[in-house]
Amino acid sequence: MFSKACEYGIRASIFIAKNSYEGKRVSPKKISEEINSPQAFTAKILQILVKHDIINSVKGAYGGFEIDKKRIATIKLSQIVEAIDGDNIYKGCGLGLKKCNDKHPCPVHDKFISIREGLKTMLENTNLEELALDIKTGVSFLKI
Amino acid sequence: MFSKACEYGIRASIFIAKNSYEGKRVSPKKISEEINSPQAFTAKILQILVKHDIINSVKGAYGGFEIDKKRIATIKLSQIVEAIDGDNIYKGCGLGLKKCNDKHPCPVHDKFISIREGLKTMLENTNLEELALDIKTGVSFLKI
DNA sequence: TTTATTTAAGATAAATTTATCCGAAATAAA
DNA sequence: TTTATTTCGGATAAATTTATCTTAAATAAA
Repeated sequence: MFSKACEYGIRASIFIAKNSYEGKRVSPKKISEEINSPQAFTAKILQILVKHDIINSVKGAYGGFEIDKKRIATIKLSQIVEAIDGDNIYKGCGLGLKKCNDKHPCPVHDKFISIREGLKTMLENTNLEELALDIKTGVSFLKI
Repeated sequence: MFSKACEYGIRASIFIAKNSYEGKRVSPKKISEEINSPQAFTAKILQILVKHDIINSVKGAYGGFEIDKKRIATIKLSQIVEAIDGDNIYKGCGLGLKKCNDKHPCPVHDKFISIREGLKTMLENTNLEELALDIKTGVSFLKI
């Protein structure tokens, strides 16, 4: 479904959001430990998220990654997915045709529409706040 | 969603099914031309499908690939996907956790269930016959 | 049996994704 | 200003996926 990079990116964003609520900045080292991901690779993905203005980085001593508390509830999963994996998951053809639309559909075009829409709607209606809250209350988990 | 190999595999299977209805065997060359895929790579995928008893191969002169007419309506997309990409698309965690279930869910576990189920149901309820028929009647396309 | 044709199989290569490493740049605190 | 800390950026490497090539094996027809 998503690339490894995107999976790490989502998990990292949730972890950063959770810590930002607690007023804490976190390092790539801490993040990769808590979401069980390769540290250097995760750091690269964090850079992508910073460039897309999804998370914020503070260099130097006592620095780290954070998200402005007020923005956490406004960040949708769809933004993270698009930043890392692009929009192919929404727009790409299920069977890989370059040109696939209602006028020139692949054999599963119609059947994929509802699934694609379901995924799109879910990603656009899920924000970091609710996900971070579930981590905080121990309802869901970011590793193992 | 699916790997390139799986996309080619599905498109190839539909093309073979269509030709089998017309009593024609087809070569990897013809298949790759008609579904617009790399020939040698497509041939590899055809071998996987043969091993999984989804399509049939006939060696030697006048040989090629075919599917027994009576079986075309019984072959589900899910069989092709599982043969090539495995069951990760059904069973794997949306965020890549090794252990993700109702007792120990990832943050999007619940939200993914319906999407996953929708995909599973669609793949299990779509057979090669209907897809091949749409190609035959020019309703859908296998390339470009 | 011989020949032409066709799929099977294994080795290899290219491209992409995933992952690591190291020095530069920035920054807060001493 | 100096120092310790931390992210940033580029180069490199490993792993996986995608793709190609060549030879072997099988088979139908002459």
